[in-house]
Amino acid sequence: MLTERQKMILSAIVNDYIHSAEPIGSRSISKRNDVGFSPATIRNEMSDLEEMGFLEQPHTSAGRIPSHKGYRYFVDHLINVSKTKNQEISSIKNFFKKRLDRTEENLQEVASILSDMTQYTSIALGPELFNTTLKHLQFISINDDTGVVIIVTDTGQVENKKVHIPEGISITDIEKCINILNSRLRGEPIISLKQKLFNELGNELKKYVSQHHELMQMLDDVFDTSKQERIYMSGTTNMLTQPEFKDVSTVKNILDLINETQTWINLFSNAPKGIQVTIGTENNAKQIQDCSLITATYKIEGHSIGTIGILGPTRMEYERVINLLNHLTDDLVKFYYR
Amino acid sequence: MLTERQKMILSAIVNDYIHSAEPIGSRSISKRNDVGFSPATIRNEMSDLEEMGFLEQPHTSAGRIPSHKGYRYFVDHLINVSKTKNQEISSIKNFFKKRLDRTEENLQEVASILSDMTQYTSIALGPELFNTTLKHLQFISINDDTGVVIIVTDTGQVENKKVHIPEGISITDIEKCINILNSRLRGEPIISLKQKLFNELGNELKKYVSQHHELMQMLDDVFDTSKQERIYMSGTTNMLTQPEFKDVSTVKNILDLINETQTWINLFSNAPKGIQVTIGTENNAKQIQDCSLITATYKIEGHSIGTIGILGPTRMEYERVINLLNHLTDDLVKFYYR
DNA sequence: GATTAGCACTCGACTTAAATGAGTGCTAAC
DNA sequence: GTTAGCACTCATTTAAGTCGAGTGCTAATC
Repeated sequence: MLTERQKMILSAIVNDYIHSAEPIGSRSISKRNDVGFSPATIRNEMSDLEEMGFLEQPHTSAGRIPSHKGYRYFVDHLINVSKTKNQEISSIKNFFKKRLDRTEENLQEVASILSDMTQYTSIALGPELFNTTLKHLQFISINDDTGVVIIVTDTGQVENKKVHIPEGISITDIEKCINILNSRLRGEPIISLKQKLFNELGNELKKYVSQHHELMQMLDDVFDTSKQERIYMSGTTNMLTQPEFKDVSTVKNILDLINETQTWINLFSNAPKGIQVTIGTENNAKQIQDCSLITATYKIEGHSIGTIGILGPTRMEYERVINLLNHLTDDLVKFYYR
Repeated sequence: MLTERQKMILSAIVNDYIHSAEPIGSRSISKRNDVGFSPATIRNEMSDLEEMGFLEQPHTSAGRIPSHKGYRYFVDHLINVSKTKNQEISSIKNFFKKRLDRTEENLQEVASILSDMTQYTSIALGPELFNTTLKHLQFISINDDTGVVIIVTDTGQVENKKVHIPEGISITDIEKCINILNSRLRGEPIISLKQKLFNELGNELKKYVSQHHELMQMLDDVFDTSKQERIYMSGTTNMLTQPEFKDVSTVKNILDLINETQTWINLFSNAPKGIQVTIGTENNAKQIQDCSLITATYKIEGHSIGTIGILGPTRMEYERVINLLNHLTDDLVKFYYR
């Protein structure tokens, strides 16, 4: 357990370091208005904090920087939740006033705003198909052997897939089948369409199409939801402005990871409801073990429908970002739910 | 006009510099198997080439590097078109054998392949709506005041837009109107839908809907094609591996430009049919005046339907990239046209 | 006249050494 | 318990010195 003074000193070091990215010395802490102790006293406390693992010294005779454990303590105990500046709140509110029409562009905008405000990298994972149901299914033929199957969900998401019509199946047959599926599958969760198709509806379709196998294969492909996740990113290059990432090859590793969609699907799939902070080596991916990731899920009626993430250096403005995400997910829910 | 020997030397310098990124000295040129002259002779020629503006010297006592003019001459006169390695051709062919189903993912794949093969940044601009016509138009209601309008083109592209149904208009009214538009506008170029709507069909819709003004406003929004361009990028971080971009702040400027969709719409809008090479300061955008951009348009029946670009340092493997793009656009056309 | 060998000269890149200064740890005094 | 004082540490900066790749010019050679 830390004394009040130790907490104060740890907090001061974290806050200073977050902005300066330079090791913090005892003298600069001592000079702060709210600190009434001499550098020597601070040094003693810093030494204790280091022994406890909250601080690190890059080398003898340098100041101290927070360790991952130090950041963790800071985030868990020293942060003032809901201290967002009015200005920032109103800039979020303004954004939602725009009432953009396309869900997709909307999330892209959310990501942009976040990366602009924070100067970190932001990632938004679209509302998951996971919790949506089928609203409408339709086939539209393009030419003799090609068509498009369109899937509309109850949240208004539209997925489409180009299909090649197998030889021997006529366009009207396909249309008939898709129409049947449309009426039978409406209201079903998107995620279970495939199962439903094979278990219950496969035989029924046999009546209408001779080349049953080919048709099912085509539909199998259409209902494959695994690749439908959509990821929106913004501020990926902001990493480059952080002094800790001035080494080009390090930053390339990070950027490559960031640009990989699968990364975010993996990282976000474990995100618990609400806000989570993952600091440094707490991250599974090696490339971002010098980074921290703050994720926030937004949900409607208890169903998580998407995730937003902010990736920055471990030296991150935790307090500000957490509060920002708190407000944003709040409004995002209102927006979708309206 | 350059002598044969000067051409040979310029070509050798460009080729060497492309791979080494270091100024090329007279001795290393002289040592090449195909060169039978001493360093002193090469030096004299190099001096002449510099005077003519084809070469530059970073500083006295350094070797020479090609100037933009030198690259331009190289690209215009010294390149052997259609010298692609068999291996590369077959890797392109293999890709197209996969016959991916979604046009969008397809182009993303093309971009990935290109950036993997070249280690530069590649950008693909999707088939432009510009040259497509309307295949199908549909309205699907999501709830009382929201719906989705789906636009399908003759190339199988699907665009969708979430709309808010204005107060006082019923869902059946909207459906009726969209159905009318569907039958009337089918076959029309996407780009002229808006004009057609306002000039010819507006009055007709008046018969069915009392709140004509609100409806038209909604449709105006739906048919706004200006924001529908889709850009696929790959290998954006490859820039970071190029020695000329080791300076983080320079590369950030470039990456920021690259990540801006509008950049590519602008750059590609001027791209002439076929392959075009833009070297260094020939680029309008300041941020990439140390880069070269090679664009290739692919077309069907004379209609340009998309553009592919490769962005790299001015020290770029022009010959290889040009040939690669030649083969690729060729196959891309066959693929779409099949 | 074209080519080449020889040589002095240039200049960035690298190496080494010294100076600087921010910051610590420890001890003794308050 | 707190603080002043002081010796010590060590990354960073600065300056000087060395190295070597490469040039330009001149005179000799083909």
